[in-house]
Amino acid sequence: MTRRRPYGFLRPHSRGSGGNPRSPTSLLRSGFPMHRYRSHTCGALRASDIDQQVRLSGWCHRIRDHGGVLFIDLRDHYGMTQCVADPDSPAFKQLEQVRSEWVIRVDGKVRRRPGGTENAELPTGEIEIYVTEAEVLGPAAELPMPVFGDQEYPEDIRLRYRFLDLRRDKLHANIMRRGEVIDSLRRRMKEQHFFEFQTPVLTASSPEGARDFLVPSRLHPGKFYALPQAPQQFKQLIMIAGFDRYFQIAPCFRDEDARADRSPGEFYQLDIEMSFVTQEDVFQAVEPVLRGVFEEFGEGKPVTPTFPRIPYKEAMLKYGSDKPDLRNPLIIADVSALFSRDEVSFKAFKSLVAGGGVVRAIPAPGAAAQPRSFFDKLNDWARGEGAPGLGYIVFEADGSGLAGKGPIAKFIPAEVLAEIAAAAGVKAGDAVFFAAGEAGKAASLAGKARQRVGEELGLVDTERFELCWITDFPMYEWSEDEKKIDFSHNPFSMPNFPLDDFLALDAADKDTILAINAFQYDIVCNGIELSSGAIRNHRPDVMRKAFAIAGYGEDVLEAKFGGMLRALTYGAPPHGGIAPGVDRIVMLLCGEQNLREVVLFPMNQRAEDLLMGAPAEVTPKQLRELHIRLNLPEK
RNA sequence: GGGGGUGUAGCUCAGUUGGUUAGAGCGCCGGCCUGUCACGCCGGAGGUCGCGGGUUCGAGCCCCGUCACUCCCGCCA
Repeated sequence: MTRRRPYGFLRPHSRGSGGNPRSPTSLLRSGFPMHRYRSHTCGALRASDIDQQVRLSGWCHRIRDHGGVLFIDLRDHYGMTQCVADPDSPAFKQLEQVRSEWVIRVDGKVRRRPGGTENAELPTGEIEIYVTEAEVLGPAAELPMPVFGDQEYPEDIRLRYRFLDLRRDKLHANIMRRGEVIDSLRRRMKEQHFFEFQTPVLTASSPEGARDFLVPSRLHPGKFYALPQAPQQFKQLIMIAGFDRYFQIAPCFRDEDARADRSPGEFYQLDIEMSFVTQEDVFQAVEPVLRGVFEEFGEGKPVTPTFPRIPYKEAMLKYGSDKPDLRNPLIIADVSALFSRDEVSFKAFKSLVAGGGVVRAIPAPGAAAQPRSFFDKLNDWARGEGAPGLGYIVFEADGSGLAGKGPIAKFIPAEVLAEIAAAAGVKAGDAVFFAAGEAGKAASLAGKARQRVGEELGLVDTERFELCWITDFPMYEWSEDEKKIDFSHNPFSMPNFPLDDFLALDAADKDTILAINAFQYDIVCNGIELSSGAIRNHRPDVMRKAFAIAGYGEDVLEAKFGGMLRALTYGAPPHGGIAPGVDRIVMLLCGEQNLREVVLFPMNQRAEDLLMGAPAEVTPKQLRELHIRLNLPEK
């Protein structure tokens, strides 16, 4: 069994001891009286300090009482020092009463540990403090969860006692790393002459996008502020105001349901905007910043040297997702045409293709060696995803050619089998799964199957960061709900289309409109969407047209985005930007699966803060002042 | 709003086909212990088996409902 490496969070701070201004090692000043609480931190003392009279304060991490000799591992932010007392010490009786997580102050002399009892795991492991005086600064009640060790605890207890959880090694280290990542992001942005701005937190509700958090106005009965979903309009206004290069570690608020990689309520973005730029300029500015932090904090894991640029359509075809995990080597192939051949008699796919559907092939290298249950399990999974199933063919060597096995292979002649294998890039000993249906659904199912097959077959190298750009997102999409053309992303994005032609478009020209791309792009890392950005639409005439195409009249535009539109009419520079998600970057760099592991005081999945007790009822007086009467749902 | 998973001591978990008094490890309390660092040894306290209802001679276990946590779908310009 490998022993846990203790107190990893101390390491960055014990580097170059004394040189790091955030890591005070000695608070002892010759000629001055002893400090009230400590002369050194718990990570400071070394063999060179032997025989010094010192004072330490900290938490009792582990206590080992041998009756005649008592050890206390005293812990603070900087490290841990073994304190020892025996019956000869005047502090012995008092220290015997001390319990886990009590905060105490000890005085004593630094001494070398007896030969053979040094602890190589601790930077302070050569020495110990022989305690001659002690003071209890903060006793602790019995703990709902211990601080030492790395046992897992239920989420609600961890959140209710977040201050204890934050004392623990892993979380403490994650939060420190988060701060260091943010420092690094700031430094990298400033080196590129970006300037940090603050934008309002109380602002106006934005009609599109996510649900807003609302704040009632006392001075204006019946009116509400909204917390910004992102400083989108403000950063554009900053460009229009002539400031040229903006960034901000910006809090964003969206009242939407949580996911493991999506905090409920609030999160942070590295919000960026630049003037007089093309899409290429944004890429050149942002890519080195992200690559830089991944290299700096990625603990040596390889980072994509140049982010590949994958058009949205290609990503949907080859990876079945607009956030592909490129650590997975599998590439999806379109085999629709092969199934419409006369000699193929597999009716289920044939009729699908005839009806405008598609068939996508997911390669499964080496899967022929898998037991039948491997295929059944994937089939069951696909049914769980709402698909009719996941057809497959297993390829085996047959003389110089290939033979197909599996439920659907007999409907497909050998020469078509060979073409399927070639399209999917598989050989004897491999298999191919099929996702079939309407193009969008088949692509999405194929994407999920690609991910599953890759994981099941152990093809995903988790020890690397694979980043890419996804470009050329469609400007519009067909809304099946409303039976109309609607924006598919940010309505402020510039269409990638000759502007004169765009202005001349007829709203009825559906096919042309749906084929228009926007200057809209994402950054994806290991299958997680890290950023979204765009070149903005800075032309009021193009903006009016863009909204008109989506069925929004001038009155709507004026009412919802009047300020923005007005700003564009008084000399707006071409501009664009992007907004990488800080929490997700830190999550990836800490190797965590959940955002709560990298946020100091997160809310639970139901958007409650169990420590502070939010949300909470307010007093009738507060409601009266806000002109609010509750209309609660019936139980 | 919907679907899946989980719920047994402070914590992590076991609990056989429905059958006597529900167990273990850690933690806590007491005792012993002079070189530990996940100290060790002995003893002890601690349980509304999430909650409510049902089936049964008998329910931690089966059924229905409900609550909590979590993951996912919807949602997330």
